[in-house]
Amino acid sequence: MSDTLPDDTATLGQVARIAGVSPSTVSRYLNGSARVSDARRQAVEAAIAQLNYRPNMVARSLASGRTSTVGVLTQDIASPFFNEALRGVEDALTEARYAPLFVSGHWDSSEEAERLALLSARRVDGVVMMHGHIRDEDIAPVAKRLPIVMVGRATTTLDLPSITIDNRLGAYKATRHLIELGHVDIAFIAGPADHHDALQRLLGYQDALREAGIEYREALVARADFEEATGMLAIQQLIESRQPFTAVFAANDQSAYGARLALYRRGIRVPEDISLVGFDDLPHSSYCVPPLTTVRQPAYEVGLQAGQAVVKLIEGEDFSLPPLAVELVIRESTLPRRR
Amino acid sequence: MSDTLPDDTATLGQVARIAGVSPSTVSRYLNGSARVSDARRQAVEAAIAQLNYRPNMVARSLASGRTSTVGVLTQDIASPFFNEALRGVEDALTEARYAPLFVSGHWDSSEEAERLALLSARRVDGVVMMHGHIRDEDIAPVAKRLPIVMVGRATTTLDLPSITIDNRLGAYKATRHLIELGHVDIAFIAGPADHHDALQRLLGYQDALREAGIEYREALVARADFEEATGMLAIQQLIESRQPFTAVFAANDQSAYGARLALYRRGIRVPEDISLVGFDDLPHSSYCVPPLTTVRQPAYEVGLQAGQAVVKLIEGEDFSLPPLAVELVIRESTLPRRR
DNA sequence: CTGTTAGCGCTTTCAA
DNA sequence: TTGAAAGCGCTAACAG
Repeated sequence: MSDTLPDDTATLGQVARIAGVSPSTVSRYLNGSARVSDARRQAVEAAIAQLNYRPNMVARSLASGRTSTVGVLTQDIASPFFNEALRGVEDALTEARYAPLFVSGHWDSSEEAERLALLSARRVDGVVMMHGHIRDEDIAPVAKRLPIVMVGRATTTLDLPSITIDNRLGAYKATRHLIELGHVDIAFIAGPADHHDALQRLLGYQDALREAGIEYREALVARADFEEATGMLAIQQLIESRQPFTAVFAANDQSAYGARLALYRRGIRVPEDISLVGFDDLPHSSYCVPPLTTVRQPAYEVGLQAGQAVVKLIEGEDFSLPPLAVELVIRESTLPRRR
Repeated sequence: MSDTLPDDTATLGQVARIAGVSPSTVSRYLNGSARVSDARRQAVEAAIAQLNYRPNMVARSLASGRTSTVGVLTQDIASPFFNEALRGVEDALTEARYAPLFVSGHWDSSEEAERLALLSARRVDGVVMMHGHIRDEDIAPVAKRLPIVMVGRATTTLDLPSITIDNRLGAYKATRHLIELGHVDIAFIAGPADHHDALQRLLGYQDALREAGIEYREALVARADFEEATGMLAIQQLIESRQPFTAVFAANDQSAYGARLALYRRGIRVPEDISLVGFDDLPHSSYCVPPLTTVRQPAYEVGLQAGQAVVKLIEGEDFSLPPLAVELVIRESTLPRRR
């Protein structure tokens, strides 16, 4: 027992030799791809234990043509929004014994295309695209070779499976909530003009106004880009427009945070003076001051579904899912309009 | 020109044949591992373009023994704290043409060990361990085979390179700031007892008190676990202890957020009634209400350095780095003590 | 500078 | 059930 600890660098061939069987048998035992007699199975198990053997995934991939790896193309690996979703993807993949290869496109469509090519060169078995800007033409060649699941965006020319939530309905619910509280002059902090979700949320806002017979006014809409800084700017712009308003619906939580701060700086109280609603229900939103009323989108669930979807597709099963439900979470940033 | 678009599934051998050269020449051209004559280079380039060829990374890895992949073992891929750091790691690796393989250990040392084994089986060229709990014995066999860089924790028995920040000094600065504002009864919301950084921060807090001749009192220390919920609980506990205090230093920003909300709920104003300081300077901290005074730790930089470090180690270079500097960021959650 | 020759460690027919 | 043999697509000596 004086030998050194065996590092896990043994090969399948060595296991076979020690077990006195052929490499194929070891392989079959490992993959369960065929029955192995009890006697040999035990011999193989013993040899594996003795050598502390772990299969080399690279070799396995080359031989089998499968890497058990899924590429996950995201906009920004560090955004609070993508986080929850990524966690869902990771859980789904780990569960199915796949490993996620995360890469970020940094909101740039050509960088995204390049990253996708990289994933393809690494021979991932499938791809999850989170909120991509990449053009359909750049996806097409890859989509021919492997399953791609889109999240938060549908392709127009390609017809790839996608996981979506009902953004429009969510925005409708948020606006509706404000209207029910008696608010009429409801400002909207919009998201990026070219962002699918952002557009849907604007439509939902308009739906609710229309339904309530409230006129839609451009002057009450300010554009932000889903981040805090521009949320602050949006408030400034809204105030400068001199259109009075008693409530603000921000197209995502991050811009709501920015709005909240801008209001605070001007000594405008939330919710006493202005009611504020966000969208996403980021983990932080329950800990804001005051805790933010917002539309909960099941980010983790979205990721989980996406992960499970690619796996299904990779393994030849079929898959489809209706848009995931969203839900209004009423916390402390909204109050009835004061008369 | 009526042929179908070639999908990128061509092999190096095909390129060689079309270019009329040997596979080795193509390989050499691709890797720049030796000079190739102009004539052949052009032929190869033409063939590559024609076939839309991209090297198969899996085959390359098997043949070369290198995967150009670095494993990144983190506690929680979805924590706002790790995010910035992960972004740094990603940037460093991408720059050096490596790809990160992120896996999370979920704060569980045996799960971490398993994940590390998985990375090893996937033959990553190196590993970055972010704030791991994994035991030295579980790291050892892997550390023998490949470079491992530790972040936010040093190994005792293994002597692996690590990237650290001066937590103790940071905590000292934070506490010192409060003392300079005239505060004497300064509560501390500590982090997990077994967390290296948390301990250092407690020490820094004590350093500053001692230096100012202020007695350290257990009753002013409440334990949290670096998350909002327990930060709230900590405030409750502090208040119930009936020890008056006029300032709170929380061992990280997330627990400070929780503290802030707990104070708000009790109608205690920040900073007028109680001054609050955090630690980390998460991206959100500049958008809190009020914006949080905190100790900035260069999370992105930490990640970047860690990424660059593994790459250096992988490529045989040496590496070492002193603890990264931390800096007090004074915002609006602190005020002089009222008399 | 270039081609030939062996593999890298595993999977997968094909026969037995 | 099992083994032999032939690769997966690329790199890396070794000659020339």
